[in-house]
Amino acid sequence: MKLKEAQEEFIQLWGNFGTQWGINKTMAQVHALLLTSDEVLSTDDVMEALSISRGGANTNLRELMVWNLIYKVSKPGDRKEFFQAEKDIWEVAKRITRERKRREIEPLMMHLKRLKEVEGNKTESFTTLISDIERMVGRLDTVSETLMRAEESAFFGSIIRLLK
Amino acid sequence: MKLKEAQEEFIQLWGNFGTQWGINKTMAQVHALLLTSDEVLSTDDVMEALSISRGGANTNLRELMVWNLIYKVSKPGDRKEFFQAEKDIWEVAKRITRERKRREIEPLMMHLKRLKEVEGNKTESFTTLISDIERMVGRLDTVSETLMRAEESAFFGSIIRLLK
DNA sequence: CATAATTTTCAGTAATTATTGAAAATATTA
DNA sequence: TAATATTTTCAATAATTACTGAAAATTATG
Repeated sequence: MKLKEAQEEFIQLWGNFGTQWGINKTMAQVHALLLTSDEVLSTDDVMEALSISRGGANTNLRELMVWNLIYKVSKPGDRKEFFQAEKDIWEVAKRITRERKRREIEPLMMHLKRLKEVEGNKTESFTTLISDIERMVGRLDTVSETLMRAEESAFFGSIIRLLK
Repeated sequence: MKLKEAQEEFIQLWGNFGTQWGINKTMAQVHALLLTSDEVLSTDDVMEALSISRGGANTNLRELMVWNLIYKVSKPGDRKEFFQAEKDIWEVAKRITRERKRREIEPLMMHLKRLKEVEGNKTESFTTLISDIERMVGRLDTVSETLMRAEESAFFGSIIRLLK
């Protein structure tokens, strides 16, 4: 397989994978494009490479910056802005985890807490369910945090080994 | 808060949460309804409770059975089929994990493996990236497996404690 | 086996979500 | 500051995804 082919296939693959996990397909593709590009890319480069509109390119690039997955870079002697992806895939995973936690997990936990305030004494099974869900979500959160931190540092290698 | 209110709020909450994780909203709501119902429910009960059509109720109930999250139950002296949810939330998490692995993670891993077969010698950074992604996905997979197994059994309590 | 009850399917439609492209806003240069 | 390049916004539109409801298929009953 040629490199170009492989890159294009990866972009499609990552886009489809994103879709299945509630991430906008184009955003995932833009991310994949930048991840697999050795050079920094301008908005026009992204438009051209993915055949998308200026508006789409701009919106998705800015959203990726909110997620801290890409950065703006300027080239001396060029007015345009260029973009570069964070290439350390563990850092990428950590930032996606962090952002989803902030946007989804935390609000979910708040809601669940409220739902336990149910009147009456016939409600045990309901509150137990909600508590169990709370515990599960909380634990998944803890685990992903721990994994990310552990991967980051060789000191925690032993924990990783435990999980194999 | 009254129990009925809380249940309805939970159904909405779970539906919205599902949407953000690439799970069909109605399917998540049907699941939430059954999770929070003490009695088994018929297709008509589901239609009524969620104000959805017969087709929608049927489709989503059957999909939930494919995921092994609900079961058919029959009542003696009644032609209708009734449905009941797996209530153990860890079992639920395990089955969702298993199904997503089968449907998404495994095909993704296959694709990534193929993508590493790139010609030429200028491609090191690309193949490194793909390998890193492979490793990451594989590890997240391992961790979730381990977590589920550990939760299942008190014998593994010490591993859980390590992750706190 | 005919009838009735129930479940399933799926073409058509509705609802949701994403994209375009051009105008407005902003930034840069001379 | 005017002219120009670049970025951003967002109403209109397109694409995708989900839902309805009635007909067809299946299953149970007498």
